[in-house]
Amino acid sequence: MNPSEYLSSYGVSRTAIREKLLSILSREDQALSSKEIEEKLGEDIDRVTLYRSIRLFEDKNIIHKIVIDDQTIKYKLINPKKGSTHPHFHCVECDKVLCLPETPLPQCNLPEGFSAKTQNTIVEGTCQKCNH
Amino acid sequence: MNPSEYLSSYGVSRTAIREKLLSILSREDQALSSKEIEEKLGEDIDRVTLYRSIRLFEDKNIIHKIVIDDQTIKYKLINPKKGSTHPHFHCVECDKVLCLPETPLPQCNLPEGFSAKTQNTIVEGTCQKCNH
DNA sequence: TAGAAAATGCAACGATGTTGCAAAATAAAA
DNA sequence: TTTTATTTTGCAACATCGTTGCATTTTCTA
Repeated sequence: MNPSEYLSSYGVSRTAIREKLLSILSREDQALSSKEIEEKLGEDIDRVTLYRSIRLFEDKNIIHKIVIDDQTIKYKLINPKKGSTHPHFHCVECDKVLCLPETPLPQCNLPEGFSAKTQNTIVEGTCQKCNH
Repeated sequence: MNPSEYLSSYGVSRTAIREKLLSILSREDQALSSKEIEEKLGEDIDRVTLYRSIRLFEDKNIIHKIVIDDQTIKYKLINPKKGSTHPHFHCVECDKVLCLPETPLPQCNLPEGFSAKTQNTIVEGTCQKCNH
């Protein structure tokens, strides 16, 4: 499916910036920060518009936000077949953030009276490449 | 153990602000944001000093930082007997953040070549009180 | 293709946290 | 205890990240 069709299938109108953003994200297997996206977009892009586009993509479930810590927030295109309810891996060496879609979310036992809706799991460690 | 002894046992010198901070945190079973701490400290405290004290406590392993999302970062006194390697619970109704020290951290299966050092798990849901 | 609706880009703002530095408080030594 | 050295504090200024208001431009719809 081409970018325009992809966007309209999510109810998002086609604009130059949104197609560029989609294109950048779809080329990556790793999650990107807004700063990294900004750098890939180059000079000719307004920061405000980028933030608005990212938020729109989030709201429309085109991407999901992965919060590693207060300094590290990354975005990843959602694979419609796999969703976004899986753990994420953060390499402390190269700072890559990857989805672990094949790993089921481990279950936690909650105290009496508590109920869980979603769960967020970040595994911190070193990736294949950084382990040589 | 009194506050002064507690601080010096962690190699932190005793000052008025640090004792107040320790006192506030030790009264809470829930984790507090820097804003919430600021409010409890009252008028007579400099923001900069508070941030520096929080960072110092983190560095000395007196407290740990729990990152829920980019807007919600909370701090909790570390119970030396229980450490800080357990899941956390975030109530989406009342916004409380609690430790789940009795719940072991669930294990994730990583792809070949990856190795895990630590893991961060936040369970999002509703707490006992908010479930009536 | 014309008009309505939505998106963009700019300037200004806001929240959160940091740095440099002089004054004050604490700890160590005499 | 008093003196001296080291830390900590509080202020002003700054940095980063993200948001809002609004006029202009672009996209969508009929």
